[in-house]
Amino acid sequence: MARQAALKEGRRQGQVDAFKRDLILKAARRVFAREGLDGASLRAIAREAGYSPAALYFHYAGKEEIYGTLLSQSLAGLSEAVDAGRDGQSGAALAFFDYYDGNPRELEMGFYLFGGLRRAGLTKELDADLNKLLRGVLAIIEREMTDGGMPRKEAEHTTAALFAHCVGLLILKHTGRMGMFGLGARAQFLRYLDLLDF
Amino acid sequence: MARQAALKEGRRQGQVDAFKRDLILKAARRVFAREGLDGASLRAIAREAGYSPAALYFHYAGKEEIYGTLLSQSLAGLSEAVDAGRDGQSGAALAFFDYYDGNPRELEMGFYLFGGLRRAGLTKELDADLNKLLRGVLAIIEREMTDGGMPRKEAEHTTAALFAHCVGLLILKHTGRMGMFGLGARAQFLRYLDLLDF
Amino acid sequence: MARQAALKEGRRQGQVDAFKRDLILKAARRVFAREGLDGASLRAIAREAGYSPAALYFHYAGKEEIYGTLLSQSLAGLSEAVDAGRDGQSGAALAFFDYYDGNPRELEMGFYLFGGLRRAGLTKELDADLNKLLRGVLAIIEREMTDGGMPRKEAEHTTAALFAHCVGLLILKHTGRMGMFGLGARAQFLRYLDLLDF
Amino acid sequence: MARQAALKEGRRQGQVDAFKRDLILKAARRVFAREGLDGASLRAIAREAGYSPAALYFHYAGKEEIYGTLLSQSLAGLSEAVDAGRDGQSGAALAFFDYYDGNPRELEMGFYLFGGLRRAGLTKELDADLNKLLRGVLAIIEREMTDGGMPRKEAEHTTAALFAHCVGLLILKHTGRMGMFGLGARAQFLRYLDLLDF
DNA sequence: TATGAATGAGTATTCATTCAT
DNA sequence: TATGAATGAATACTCATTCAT
Repeated sequence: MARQAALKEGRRQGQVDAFKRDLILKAARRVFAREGLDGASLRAIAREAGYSPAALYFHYAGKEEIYGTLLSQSLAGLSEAVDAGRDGQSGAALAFFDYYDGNPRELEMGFYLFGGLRRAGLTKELDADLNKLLRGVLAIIEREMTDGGMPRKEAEHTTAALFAHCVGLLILKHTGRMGMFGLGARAQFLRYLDLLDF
Repeated sequence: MARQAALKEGRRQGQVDAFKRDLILKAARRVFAREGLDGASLRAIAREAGYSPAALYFHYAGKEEIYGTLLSQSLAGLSEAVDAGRDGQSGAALAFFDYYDGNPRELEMGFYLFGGLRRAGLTKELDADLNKLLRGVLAIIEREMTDGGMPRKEAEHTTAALFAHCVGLLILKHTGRMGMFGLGARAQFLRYLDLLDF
Repeated sequence: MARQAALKEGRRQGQVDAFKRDLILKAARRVFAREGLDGASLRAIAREAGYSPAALYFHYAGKEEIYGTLLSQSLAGLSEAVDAGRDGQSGAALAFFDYYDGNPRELEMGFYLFGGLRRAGLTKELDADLNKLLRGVLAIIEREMTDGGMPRKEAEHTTAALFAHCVGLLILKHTGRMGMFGLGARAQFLRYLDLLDF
Repeated sequence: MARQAALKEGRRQGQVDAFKRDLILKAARRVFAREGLDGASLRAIAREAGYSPAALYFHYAGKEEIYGTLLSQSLAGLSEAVDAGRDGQSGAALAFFDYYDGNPRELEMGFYLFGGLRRAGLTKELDADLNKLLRGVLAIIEREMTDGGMPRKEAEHTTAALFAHCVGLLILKHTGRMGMFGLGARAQFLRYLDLLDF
């Protein structure tokens, strides 16, 4: 019984720990949303979370781990949304668009951390993890295409094109350049899907 | 006569000044190309230009103004390239793609400074300037389309779509995510142009 | 009877306590050997011992006490080695040299903790203890000399000189400055013993 | 004439710069003397010099350069003292002893920075420089010996021994362990010189 | 026009230690 | 007895900017 109590204790402990990790993560997300990537320093995240900077090191190995976790959560959210879109009426592709349209900071974060244009700083390991997550999401869209009768190879290429198109539109929109044209980003995306006959 | 001399002096002075501004700008471009946005500190630019950091303040109001001017130069370069593309064989749209494909740092810079996802720091004035420049570039592409018989409205939308597609593909490529798919970014872009029957 | 049990309990407790103190000390020694003085943080020692940092405070008053205890153990080891040297063929003096030659980290530790050049942080009490231990070691060497017929006063001085010479050579060696000269540290030490006709 | 003024200006500038570098160095020396090596942080040195930490970077490339300069100054002082000793009555060897006896912190600093027992952190280049300086000092002592008729090889070994002996005695003294024996460090050193018949 | 000098605020991370549990 | 959590102070170093000269 004592052992059971200890186990319970351990489980509670674990839950408390997870809860705090999540508190920090939420704070980080707020800072990201408010100040962008450059403002999301460890100090700022700690301040937002009501912690001293040193305290974060108890819950995360460092800044990178916070960033990485944030991004992996984001990709998980995306995956869920795309899944739901596939089973629902909007379709996977449009769900993909809508997710990032509603969470533009997550798109920004993704680009930063995925590392190309701005150098990453992520561990190879975490980078590979994230890659796998993204690949999973795209696989859903690809399957939607092959299910619709599209040859595998073509579906692969089209997924890439879709991804690119979507990302480009969102960047234009959230960069304030979409007004230049007489159509909104979402309308443009639908137009593109139409063009693909998809 | 004294006044004439002063004028001449003034004109010469103005030329010298413009020359120096340009020197600094060229140095900035080299630093950007070499070290990316994060490495392009005012100090680094000054060092590259052979100036002390303080000296740059005689020629530019600050870091952001240098960035902004750099971007406007970049857009001018883009404009030239697209112009040449229209008159040449590749076409304006592909020239657009190729320009940024060859100068990914300038694309990065554009996203940074166009603000939106990340806060600008640009003056309204400079922002408007940049907007006009970009619009000019896109107008060339748009005209190419209307020249080809496309209705104006449709051409406008298609230009936006083309821009978005292009940007998306380049980001994927320079972020290292293009390898996921079985086709390169340029091939994808050509495929897209094909789809547009353009 | 209850009292006896308590005593027993106390004694057992004491043994367990001593055992744990020793575990920690051994861990500390490993860390010292591996990472040197700067790397031997309390955290590192705790990690090596499989404890949390906080736990060490039940067994030691703090970092300095661990250091001090470590040094006193080191002196005990030295004493043993010198004893063995006296009874063996190498002689006490050479055994002294060889001990520190083989455990240079302990020499470093000694200098650190003996304070002087660098502020101590040791309690007077512990400092006195360490002094006594060192004195004991040197007494062995001194006796070796008087046993060999040297007058007491001279033996005392010669012991000091020997100690100094030994320490100096080892520092030169482990500082990488011995290569400057055409002879190794140990050869130099033998040469010195020869000079002393000892 | 204007050029001459500029030159003068330059020279004055240079002098002011050198003066400030020296101010910082003196502050560093005071901190070293008061707080030992571990306390001699860049912040502490800056505070002592009346500067903000950032200001030091204008005069020195970093902490290491300050340390290195300090040590090289120390070796220069030593060299001078040994030179004077050779020409005076005390002799080079005793002058060596006396220098460090009077400036024990410099001995400590030397050991730290020469890097063995505690890892250095100096650049290879500076390390080589310092090595050369030390070698120069020892060469003086060695020449004193060969001038006295000692064969070169023997003089080389004896210089090393002398160095070691001296260092050992000083460490014992400034570590407070010399009182153990009935003779002071200097007397011991003289005794050693006597033994060497030197 | 240019510079040397300087600053205050910022960066991520580590440390010994404390304390409630 | 042990731990998880937390802290305040420290580390070296970089940044954009200012100002007297």
